[in-house]
Amino acid sequence: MSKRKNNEKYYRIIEAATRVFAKKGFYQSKISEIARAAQVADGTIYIYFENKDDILISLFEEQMQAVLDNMAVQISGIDDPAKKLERFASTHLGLIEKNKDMAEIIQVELRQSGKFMKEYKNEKFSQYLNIIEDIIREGQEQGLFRKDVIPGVAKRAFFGALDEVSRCWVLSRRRRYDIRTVAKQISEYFLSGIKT
Amino acid sequence: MSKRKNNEKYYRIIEAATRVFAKKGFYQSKISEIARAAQVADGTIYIYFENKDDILISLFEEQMQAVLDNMAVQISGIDDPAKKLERFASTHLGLIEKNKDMAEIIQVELRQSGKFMKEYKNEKFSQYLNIIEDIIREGQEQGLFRKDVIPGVAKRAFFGALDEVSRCWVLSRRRRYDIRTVAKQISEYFLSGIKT
Amino acid sequence: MSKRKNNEKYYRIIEAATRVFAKKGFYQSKISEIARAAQVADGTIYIYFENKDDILISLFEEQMQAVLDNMAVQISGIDDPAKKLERFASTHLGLIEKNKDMAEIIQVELRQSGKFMKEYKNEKFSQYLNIIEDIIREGQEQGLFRKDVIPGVAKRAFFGALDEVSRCWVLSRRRRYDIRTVAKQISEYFLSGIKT
Amino acid sequence: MSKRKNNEKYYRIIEAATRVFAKKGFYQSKISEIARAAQVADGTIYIYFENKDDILISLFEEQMQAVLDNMAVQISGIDDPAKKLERFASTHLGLIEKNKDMAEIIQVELRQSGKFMKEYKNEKFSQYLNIIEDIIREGQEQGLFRKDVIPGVAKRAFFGALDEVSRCWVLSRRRRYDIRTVAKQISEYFLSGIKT
DNA sequence: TATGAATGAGAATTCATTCAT
DNA sequence: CATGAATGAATTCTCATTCAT
Repeated sequence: MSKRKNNEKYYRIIEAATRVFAKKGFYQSKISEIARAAQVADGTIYIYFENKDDILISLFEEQMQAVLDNMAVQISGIDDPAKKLERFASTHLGLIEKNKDMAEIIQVELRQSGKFMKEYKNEKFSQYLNIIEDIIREGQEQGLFRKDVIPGVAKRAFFGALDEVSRCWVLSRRRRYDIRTVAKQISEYFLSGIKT
Repeated sequence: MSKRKNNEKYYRIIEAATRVFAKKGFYQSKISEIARAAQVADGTIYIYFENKDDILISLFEEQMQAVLDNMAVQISGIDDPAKKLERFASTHLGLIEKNKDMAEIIQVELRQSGKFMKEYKNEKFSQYLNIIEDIIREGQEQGLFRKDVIPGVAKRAFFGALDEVSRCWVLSRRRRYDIRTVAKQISEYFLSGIKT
Repeated sequence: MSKRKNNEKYYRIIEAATRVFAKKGFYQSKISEIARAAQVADGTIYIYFENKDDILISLFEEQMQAVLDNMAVQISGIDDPAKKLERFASTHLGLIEKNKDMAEIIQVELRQSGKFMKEYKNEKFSQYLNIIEDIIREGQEQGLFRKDVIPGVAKRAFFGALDEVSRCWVLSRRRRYDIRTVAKQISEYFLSGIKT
Repeated sequence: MSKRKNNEKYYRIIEAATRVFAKKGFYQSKISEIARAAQVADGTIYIYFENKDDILISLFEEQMQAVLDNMAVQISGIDDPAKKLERFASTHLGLIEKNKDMAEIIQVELRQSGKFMKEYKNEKFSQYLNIIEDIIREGQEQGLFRKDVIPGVAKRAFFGALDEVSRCWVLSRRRRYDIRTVAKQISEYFLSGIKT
């Protein structure tokens, strides 16, 4: 594990797989396609990854950690929970804008991960959602957000809104709206709803 | 097409497939499993469906039409756009509560339908989302909702919130919250946000 | 056997099968296609025929008997073996001209009959070829044909020549030569070769 | 294509397929049988061939080219068109004697190739027949053969005679006549017929 | 007899994974 | 480490044949 990550090929494969999975979907993607995209031999992939599932999981863990780290930095300097939520939204959408393939995989492939990867518990993704939950609790403690809001439900509502809008945004050719405008609108709706 | 729908086996296969797809996912589901679940021979499936893809599409069209019809009925008697949205939310979540397998398929399998079914345009699903958009426009025309809300974005935010919450609700074993309560909360957040 | 032949449907199926086999070949032809062409149900075919092989065999026996009977009549009035051969050629080609589908089946499908029908001995076809052999022997006895001609080989050479020419003639769209002219030429070549 | 031909397995599969197709016929031959006969895994066949049709076509093209080349050599040194035809006959029959399986395939399977391989135009086989046509034209130009012989018909008559005789010869267990004797007889008959 | 829906054995083909080089 | 040819298990789909109506 530690050894393989020191190797440039590991990342080349991860990146190739991200492109291929995003374009064709996990099941439609063939190992040989990923190998070609990464400019390695089919067999080489099995030096760095256990199997096909492992590529998807690794790819996800790898990128999700970066996303988590980045989000922590983005939010750290802000005190106001409302502003934090707004920043979460714009960071999330900004991320998707930069990294469409990864967004596609998170939204589509990972949704069904439970179906084919029994043992894989999507820990990183939960952590990501929990950032929202923590902000809401913080707001409630500071008396800024309504106490009757259920943080566990609200975090999903907020994320779901962001996610669905971004999916549409990613898929559409012509971008009618700037992603920042959209982020602002969504957090505004949501905040008006939960503010005291 | 007309003949096959008069047939009991057509629906038996649809129902079996709904269960199997929901449990294992489209690609992990084998025709022979669906056949066994429907208590028919493998070959019988091909009397009623072109191929595996066709099962998924038929299943979806069949159920989505029922969902659309039902939603139209639910909303028809209501005048207030705000109340309409609330009713949309509770109807949607109620539907999912009753029809978890189908909900699972719509949320997970159909998301990636574009990947493997080039020609299939998810028309029914668009119609469903457009119900929300229409309500929002109606509210704007009546001066009840803010004019700066972009209906095309707001419909996705609203649906995404509902969808994500319901996914979580469907997947979790223990149901901490009543689905009606959840529906009410989500539409409340959202309505506060878009009301003038 | 005797019962089934009294039935009009038996012949309808034979005729339909002749058309279908000729067009698509035995293995590419589906029972359901033959049934449709004969305007009967799939199952009905199995009332009149044992199985798919049996259709081909029956079709062949049925038609070959007619061909044999006809050839006997054509030749009976002629005394000169040379004239008999000429008549054989023109009758054969004339038959093919009238009955292209059957010709196609005899030439193509029956050639490989040995491969899939172990037990079927192509008795009628042997009889047909033996007409030629008998004529040659007759000619040799009358001192008209060379004694060193091996009748068993010559019959095949003569039939092969006719058969190959007719195959080409059947398959080609534009008919450059009249089939009678061709028949005459072939029997001429052959006769010059074997005449004393 | 160039890579696959350098490979020993490509030819091992071709040879195995020749044996299996000749014995059972194309449709009765199963990929797994060919694989077993070639001592490779089923999947290996698909590394070297597109599909089952492609095996038959490749096998045919491969061998037919050798046959064409060989025939060209055999005939090249001869001036007299009559002697050329005789050499054609003996070479053809000699080839069949050495290569019974291939002969069987050419005679039986390729006949029906038009039925299942729409796009495959049997170019090599036409070239082979045209050798005969060219010899006949040459003979006519030299005034050796009758001008009223239609080369396009005569080539088929000659080839058909050879082909039918050789088919019988290949199929029969006990070989009553030497193939050279037979070749001589057939070309004699035919030559007497077309000589001026 | 006639029907045609149902059956299920059978076959071609794919592709993740291995392993000798 | 890297390779990519070889493997063969697994899966979809076909279609001759049956049999209840």
